[in-house]
Amino acid sequence: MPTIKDIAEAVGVSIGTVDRIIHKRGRYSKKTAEKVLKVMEELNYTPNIHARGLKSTKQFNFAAVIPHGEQDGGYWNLVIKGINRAAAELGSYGSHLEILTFDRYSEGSCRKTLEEACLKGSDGLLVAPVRPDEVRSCLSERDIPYLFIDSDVQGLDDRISYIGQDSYQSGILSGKLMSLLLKGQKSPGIMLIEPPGSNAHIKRRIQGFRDYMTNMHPDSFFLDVKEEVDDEQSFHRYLDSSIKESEVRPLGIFVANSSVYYVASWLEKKGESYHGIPLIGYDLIPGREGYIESGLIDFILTQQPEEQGYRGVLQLYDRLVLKKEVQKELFVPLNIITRENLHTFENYNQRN
Amino acid sequence: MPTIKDIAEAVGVSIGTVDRIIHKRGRYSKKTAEKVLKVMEELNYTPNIHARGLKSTKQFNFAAVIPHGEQDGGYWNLVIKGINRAAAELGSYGSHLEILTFDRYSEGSCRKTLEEACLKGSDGLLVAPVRPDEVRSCLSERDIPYLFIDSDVQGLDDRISYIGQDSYQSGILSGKLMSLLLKGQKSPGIMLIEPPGSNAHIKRRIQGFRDYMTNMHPDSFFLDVKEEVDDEQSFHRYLDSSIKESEVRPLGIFVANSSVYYVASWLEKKGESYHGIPLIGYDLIPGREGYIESGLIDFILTQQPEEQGYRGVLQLYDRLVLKKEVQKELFVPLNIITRENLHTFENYNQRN
DNA sequence: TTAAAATGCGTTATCGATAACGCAAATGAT
DNA sequence: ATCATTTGCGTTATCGATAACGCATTTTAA
Repeated sequence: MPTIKDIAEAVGVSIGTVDRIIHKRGRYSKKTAEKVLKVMEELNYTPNIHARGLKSTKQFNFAAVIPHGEQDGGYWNLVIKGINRAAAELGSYGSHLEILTFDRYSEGSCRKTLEEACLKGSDGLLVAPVRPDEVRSCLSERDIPYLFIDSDVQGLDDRISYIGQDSYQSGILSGKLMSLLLKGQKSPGIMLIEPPGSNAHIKRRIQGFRDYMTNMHPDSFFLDVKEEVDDEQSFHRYLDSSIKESEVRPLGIFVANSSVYYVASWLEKKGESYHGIPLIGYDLIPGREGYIESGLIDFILTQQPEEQGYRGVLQLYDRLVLKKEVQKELFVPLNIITRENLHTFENYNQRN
Repeated sequence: MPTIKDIAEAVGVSIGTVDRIIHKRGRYSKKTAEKVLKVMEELNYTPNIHARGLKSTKQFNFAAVIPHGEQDGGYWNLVIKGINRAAAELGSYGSHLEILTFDRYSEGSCRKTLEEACLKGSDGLLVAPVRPDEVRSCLSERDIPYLFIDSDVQGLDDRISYIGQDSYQSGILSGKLMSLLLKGQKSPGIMLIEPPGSNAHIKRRIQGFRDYMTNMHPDSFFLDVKEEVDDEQSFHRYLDSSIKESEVRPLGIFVANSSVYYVASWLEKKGESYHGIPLIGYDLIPGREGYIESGLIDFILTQQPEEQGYRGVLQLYDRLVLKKEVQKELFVPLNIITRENLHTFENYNQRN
C-alpha cells in the first residue's frame, strides 16, 4: 500500500506538499499538483483510514430525526434499533449520532425537531419525512446534508440518498399472495383496510394490491374500510359495524400497515369460523409474533425498518466521513414472512 | 473516550505498564495489574481501533477454501462475490484475503487445497466443508483458526463459527408454499427431485418438505426421482423416462437444489399443459431469472450464498483482528423469492 | 531600487497503541 | 559482602495523515 510518503518521494517533494494538493488547501503550484496527481493515480494511492481516523480531531455530529419510537405500533423503535446498530458498528470514532424524535401526528413537531437538530450544528441528518411539507420548508433553506428513509420528498433532490421500499410493488406482491391463499375461489370479497394516518406510501400499497387483484381476479370486489382511529378497541368496533353494514363475510383481508395485528385480534375474538380467513399485512412488531405463529396472519411483508435505519447511517457515514459516492436511491428487498420462516428473521443481524 | 494515557495517569503509572498489562505481556506486578484493570473497567476503556490498526504491522492472511466458482451452477461464484464484498469493505488494512478453490467432485482436491492454504501461513480459514471427511482429517491436526459456511462438520466444534441455513426448516417452508400452490387439490402427486451429488443438507430439505406434506396432505403421494447426472440434456431425458414409468402427470414438483432450472426448461419444452405445474426450488442463479419472471418457477428459496460469504469474512475479521466474541452459529434468514419480488433482491447489498 | 506582499514548499508535532530497550531496585547465589 | 539475575516500570520511536508554522524565493508596488 503506497503512503503519502511514497508519493512525495516519487515526485521529489515533501509530504506537506502532497497533503496540500490532495486537499486543495494552502499554497502549491499547478505544475507540482499535476505531477503529484499523476503519481497518485499510477501508484493507486488510497488514504489510510486508520491514520486519518486517528489524526482527525473532527467530531462528526449526525442526527436522526424520526417519529417517536412507540408510534405506529412501535415501528420506529425498529428503525432506532437499526440506527443504533450501525452507530455501534462504526464505533464512536470521529462520529457521534443523536436520535431526535417527534410526534408525527401533531403539527409543527417535526419542524421544531428538525430545527433543533440544525441548531445543534449537525453535520448530517437522517430524516424520516413523514411530514413532507414541514421537512421541505425547513431543509430547503439550510445547507446541511441530509438523507431520507421510509419515504422520499419531491423537490429536495439534492439529498444524499433515499432509502425505502417500492410500495406499489409490495402491494402487487401482497396481491399475489392473497391470490394464492384464496385457492381459486370465485368472486372473492376482499376487505381492504386503509389504516389511520394513511399516507402516499400506504395508498400506493393499496393501489398495487387492487391492481393485481382486479387483473387476476376480475370478479373480485372490494370492501374498502378506512379506519380513522389508531386504537385496538375502537378498531374492533369499527370492523364489526363495517361487516354488519356490508352483510358479507370477507373471503380475504388485506391491511396496508401494521394495523393487521388489530385485525388479527379481532378475528380471534370472532371465533373459529373467522380463523381461516386469509389475512395479509405489514411489519413485524415485537411481541405480536404470536398471530403469525398461530396462523391467524398468513403473510407479513416488511419494510425492513431496521435495515433502513442501518443503511441510512452507513450511507451518511460513507458519504460525509469517508467522502465516498453513495447510491442516490436504495430499495430494500421485499421479504415475505410467514409462520414457517418467521424465526429465521429474528435476531439475525447483530454483528456480535 | 478514555485513552491508554488516561488510564496510566489515573493509576499513576506509565502507558508502557498499562499496555503490558492489557496484553499480559512482559513484566508487571500483580498489584499494579489489579489497579489498572479496575480503572479500565471504571472508565470503560476501549482501545482505539484506528491507533491499533495504524500501528500494527501485522498482516493478517486469511484464506477462503471453497469449491470452484462455476460448480453447482455458479453457486460458488455468489459466495465469492460476498467474500469479495466483505474484503473490500474492510479495506485492505491489516488483512489480506485469498480465495482458493477446489473441485468438489474429485477426491483429494479439497484436502490438497486446504493443505496449501495452511502452508501459506494463513492466520484463519473460511471453509465450505462440502467434503467433511477431508476437512476433518486436515484441520483436526493443525491449529489454524477456521470457520465454516454452507454446512457444519461434526467433531470440529472448536471452529470459530458456522454460518448456514436451517435446511430442514427450509424444506418445511417449501412444503407450505407447495401446499398453497396446490389450491386444495386432493391426492396431489408430488414429484420430489433429489438432485445429483445430494448431501446431508439436501436430504434434510427433502425431509422437511416431505414431513410438511404428509402432515398437511395425508393423501398426497410422492414420486421420488433421484437424478445422477448434472447436465441439462440428460436431466431432461431422465425426467421423461421417470414420467413415463410412473404414468402420472405430477401436480407439483419440488427440486431440492438449483437443478430446478433444468426442470423449468424441461417443463417449457413439454408445452402448455405442463406450464401450470407448481414448481419450487432453490437458489438464484444469474442468467436464469427468466424462469421465475415467466412464472414457470413459482418460488425459489435461497441459501443466500452471498450473505454467507460476506458474513463469514466479517466474522473471521471480528474474531481474529478485532478479537471480539462472535456467535458460534448463525442461520441466515429464509427468503422467499417469486416473480413479484425477484427484482428487489437484485443489486441490493453492495455498499457503494 | 527597495520594502512589502505573495507564493511555493519543507519541517514538525500530533492523534493512540504498540513494543523494543534499558535503567533502577530488589532478590538471589556464592 | 559482592556480583549476577530477576523484576517492575518508564522512555521512546513508530505507524500515516494532518495542519499549523515559518523560511526562502519570487512577484508586486511605490
